[in-house]
Parts: sequence; structure tokens; C-alpha cells
Amino acid sequence: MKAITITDVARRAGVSPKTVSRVINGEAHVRAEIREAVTRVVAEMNYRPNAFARGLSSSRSFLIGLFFDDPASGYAASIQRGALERARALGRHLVIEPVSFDRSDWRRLLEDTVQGLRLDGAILTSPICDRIDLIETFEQHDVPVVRIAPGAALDRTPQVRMDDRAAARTMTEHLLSLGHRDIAFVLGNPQHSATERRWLGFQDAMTAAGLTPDSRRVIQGDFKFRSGLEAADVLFGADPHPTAVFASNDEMALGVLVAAMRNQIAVPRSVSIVGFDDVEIARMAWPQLTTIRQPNFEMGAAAIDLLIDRRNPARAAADDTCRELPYELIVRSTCMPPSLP
Amino acid sequence: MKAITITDVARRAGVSPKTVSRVINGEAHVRAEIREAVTRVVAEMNYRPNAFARGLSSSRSFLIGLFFDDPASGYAASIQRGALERARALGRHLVIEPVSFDRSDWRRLLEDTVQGLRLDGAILTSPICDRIDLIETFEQHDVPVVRIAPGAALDRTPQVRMDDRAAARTMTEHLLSLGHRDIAFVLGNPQHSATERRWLGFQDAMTAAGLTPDSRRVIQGDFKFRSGLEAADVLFGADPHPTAVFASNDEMALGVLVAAMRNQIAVPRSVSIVGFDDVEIARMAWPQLTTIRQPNFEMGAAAIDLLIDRRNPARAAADDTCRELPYELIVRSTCMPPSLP
DNA sequence: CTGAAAGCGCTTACAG
DNA sequence: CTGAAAGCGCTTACAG
Repeated sequence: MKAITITDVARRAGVSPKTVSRVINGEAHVRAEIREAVTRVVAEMNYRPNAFARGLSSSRSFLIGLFFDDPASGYAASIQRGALERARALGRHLVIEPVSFDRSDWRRLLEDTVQGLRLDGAILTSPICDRIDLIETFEQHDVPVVRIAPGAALDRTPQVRMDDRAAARTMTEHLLSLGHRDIAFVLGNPQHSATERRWLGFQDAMTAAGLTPDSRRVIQGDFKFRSGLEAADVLFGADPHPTAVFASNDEMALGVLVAAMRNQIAVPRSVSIVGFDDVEIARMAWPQLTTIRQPNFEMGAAAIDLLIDRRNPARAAADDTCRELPYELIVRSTCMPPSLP
Repeated sequence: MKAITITDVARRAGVSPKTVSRVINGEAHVRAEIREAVTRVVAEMNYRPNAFARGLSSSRSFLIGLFFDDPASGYAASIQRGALERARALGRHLVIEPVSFDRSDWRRLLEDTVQGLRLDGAILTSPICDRIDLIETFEQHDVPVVRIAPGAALDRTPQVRMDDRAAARTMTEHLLSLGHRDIAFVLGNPQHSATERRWLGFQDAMTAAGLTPDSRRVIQGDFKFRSGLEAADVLFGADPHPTAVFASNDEMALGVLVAAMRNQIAVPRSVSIVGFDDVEIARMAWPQLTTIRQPNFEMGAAAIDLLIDRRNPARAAADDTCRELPYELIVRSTCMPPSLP
């Protein structure tokens, strides 16, 4: 099937290619009458501009890169879905790119993409969004960057974030309000900046309640299921064990939950367990996990908006460089007041 | 940073742009000496071809589209990861595209992508891979298609598959070998062709053992957690309940598992439960789920290989149009012999 | 408000 | 084995 070009459309509409171009791109200065005629012909002929010709002559590619450390994680999937939906609604395509700093040639691979594809923008997720050398590579190639939940160099790029610290405080307050005092905390992967923010939020609430976290009740994890399992083995090996465990993401919380079942510790009767993220599996556990909903889908979509605003001088002027999205406490079935000793 | 072009490289190397083009694309008919010189200059100048200029003048885009019904599912994520890794290794980029038949303008959106981006190839996953109108759209635009686990029109495109039927038979035989005779089956989403294949495999094994599945032990599900939960409520409401439940994917198996816990039915002591897929959460359940490993990562990678082979006349001739990948029975902790009545 | 000319950076088709 | 010319289908920069 021979493709239809802008010249074909122009001829049929009785105007110049440039005029068709103006109409397609929604530029001003076209008589309403002509605009309509062209629009009609475009529809009739089922014309679509060739993205490569466009990309070559302008400096726009209509391509946005979404960069992940681990594109297979549930976290990545939900951000991707939000970005995807919004990008398509705005006529952009999403190119997914993994970045593995483990590989010595990561920079070469990245430059292949950035330079070869002339990306219109890049979205960086945690934890790679905190690598300054990565950000610099994009800057060198004049690719606008938006970061999701960064922890470092916050003034360097526009960003989409959530108040992890306040959310962790809210969750801890929920546990405190139930009457818990002996609350354990499982830290996340130190590479992710959210790990520290959640830890600080936990401390905020404990301190406000006049409590000091016991160091034996704070265990290092890495956001993976297995680390939750192992942390719980330590926590439940103590006598008495804590009355509540706050794991700083859902996957680890599930590990704690499984460890409790293995050790015949009833949840929530003997121990309350909470997570953070509200990934799909939080609802597939039994009991269903009390957690914090993180608006990943919305963050992905907002990142696209911010990127496209940047390219629009009128809107970029609005100085809309940081979008903070709300979290939500999701109370399900893994908590109750502590049983009396 | 002003981009370096093929002309810059040609000048510095003292050859014509066409020669540089030959070297970059690995074409024959270049003196080894010149090839080396050009290669050196390319590296020195850190030159990368502009994908848009390439795409415009040739008919290749180096872009492969990965089409999903639901890009956020765990199934999609693992296929995506395999395809991504392989595509990058071969110098291709992956564009992720959702297809929603719910939307009346799905065809227009699809044509925007196919025509605008001049995809080098498309990978279609279940269940959309069985929509003939979708396949036709790609054919009209001369975009090679590879399908993953299709169920219809099997001779129409190259494909990557797994023997779902044999796998379901193997799983059922495992249950039979443990001594189970009263085995319930939870069917998947009828839109997915794998649903029927798994059901047939179950029947194969039952029939071979001289057993006829009782219709009250066969429940319709849809591959979602909730449907497993609901199916189990029916199964466990019966007296006696089956001694084993084969849910045709892991998510539903988890629903069955949670229902068992809710109803105080011990797993595996009172009931054995098995799934299918070996998604990540199969290991996060308690007890850990016995299941069939489906090689999603490998299927994604194989789809890319098949697509690229198609474009290479020498290799396309090999008639490599169907790649079947092996499954594996993963025995974990949700099964044991039935307890005596 | 509209258009003619030039150019983006490659590859194709051809010639030698 | 190597290269000069033309062209891919748009947009930019300019003119009117």
C-alpha cells in the first residue's frame, strides 16, 4: 500500500504542502475555510504524517523515553501504564529503555538511544533518577528530563513526587492510634531515596508520641520479598516480639506476613503488619494488607504532562516544575489493637 | 551540542558518505583497510546515525512495536523484559502500545502508530493476537507480525508458543500420582486461547486415568484473583470438597488459597492447590505455590528473533515460523497426598 | 494569511 | 570496491 504524503493531500485540497502542514500542526494563520477543507481531505485520504520526515526536518521526534532500572517490577508497570495512556492521548509514543549500570557500556547504549532517537523527553524513575551522571548525559544532548520521586539534586529537573515522609508518618500514627507502642520497622533498599524518607516519617510519628525506636526493632531490608521474610525471622525470634511491624513496602510486608504464618503467629491477633505502595498483591494476600496507596499511575501521567509543558513556552513559564500527588491510607485487615500481654 | 553527521565522518576519514554508510551497516564490498579506518573515525567522533534520516530514506525504522491488551499485567511485564533485552542487543528499540478494543477509535490509534512510525515489526500477545482484524491491519501496512501464544489462524503468522495442553496434562498427572481422584478445575478467561488448551490437557490426564471430571467441580473463572476466590467458595461449600484444585493460572490459584484459609481448610493437608504460570507472587504466597513455569522472558526474546529473521532473506528461508519453548513443573508446597476420608 | 525554496541526514539506484 | 546524484516527506526560514 503506497503511503499518502503531504503533497498528495495538498494537491487534492488545492493548497500548498506548507498549508497542510500548518493545519496538521494546529498552527495559527490559516483561514477557517481552508482549515476545514484540508481537515476534510486529510480524513478522506486517511493521511498520517510520516514521523521520520517530521523528525528529520524539525527537531521533534514525538518519542518519549521511559527509563527503568528494572522494567519488570510492579512499580515500573504501574508508572508505565499511566505514562502510556497520557502519551498516546497527546500523540506521543513511549519507548521503554532499561538502564543497567552493571554493564560497562551503559553510557554507550544510552547515547545510542538519546542521540539516535532524538527523544523529545525522558522520564527517569527511582533509583536511577538520582544518578547525576545519567542526568548530565541527557543535558548534554538537550533532552528535557522529568524525574519521578527523586531524592537528590532536587532543583536540577522538574519532578513528580509524593510525600513519602508524611505518608509514613500517617501510617505510623494509625498504628499508634490502635494502641501499638512496640512497633518494628523494616527499611527498604538504600539505593532508593524513598527508603530514607519513609524511615524519617516513621521516626517523626514515634518521636511525637514520645517513643524512641529500639534499634533491635529496626531491620535493614531491600524492598524484596525475601528480605521481609528474613527481617521477620529476626523480629519474631525475639521474646516478646513486637506487636506491630511496619515494612516500608508491600513486597516486604508480604514476607513478614508469610513468616508470621510459618511461625504460627496470628495476624492481626498477635501481630499487626502494614506495608507501603498498594501494589496488586496487597489485595491477594490473606489477610489483605493495610498499606499506603502510592499514585503510580497518576505519577506516570503527570510526568508526561510536565515534559510536554516544558516544550510549550507559554506553559513552561507557569513554572510548574514540581507536582506533588496525594497518598492515601488504605485500611484493610492486617491490623488491630495489640493483645494485652 | 551540534550533532555529528555521516558527512563529517566521511570527510575526516577521507571517503564518501556512502562508504561510511556501508561500514555502519556492515555491508560487504569495502576494503578491510578502509573499513578499519572508518570504524576508527566513527569511534573517535562518537558518531551515531540519525534514526530519522535512516528511517526516511530506507524503509526501516529500527522500531518494534509490542502490543498489549493490558500492559500492566505481570504476564505482560515478563514478556516485555525478554523482548526489551533482545531488541536492545540487536540495536532495535521497543515501542509499547496498548490496544483497547473497547474504544471505538482503536483502529485509528493503531494506524497512527503503524503508519506514522513505520514499525519494522509487531509483536502481538494474548488475547489480542487472535483478533483477525488486528492482524489484517498490520498486513495492510506490510508490517511483519509475530504472535505469542496465539490460538486462531495459526498458519497466518510466525509464532512463539508453549505446549499449554501438555503442561496442564503434566500438572494433572502430578496430582493423580499423589493419589488425588477428586480434582476440581478452575477455567480461565475464555478470551484467551490458552484457557481451552489447559482445560483439554486436564481432561487428557483425567481420561487416561479412567476418570471423568464432575461438572460441579469445574468452575468458570477469568484469570483474575477474585474469580479464584469465588470459584473456591463454591468448591469449598460442597460436602465433601475436592481433595485438589487445579486453577489454570497462579492469580486464581492464590484466590483459591486465600479462600481455603478463610474457610479454615488447611493447605495442603485438607486440600492441594496448584496454579499455572509461575509468576513472582507464586513464591510470595504461603504455602508457596506448586505451578507450571511458563517461559515468558524467553518467549519475548524469541519473538524478537523471529521478527528479525523475517527481514533477513537468508534466515527467513530457514522456514523458522514456529518456536515452541519448554515448560517446567515447579513443585513447591501446596500439594500432598489426599488425607483418608 | 499563503507559498516557493532549501534543507534535515541518511539510503537507493546507478555508474564506473 | 567506491562514489556522485537524486530522493525520502516533512519543516524552517523567508518572502510577499
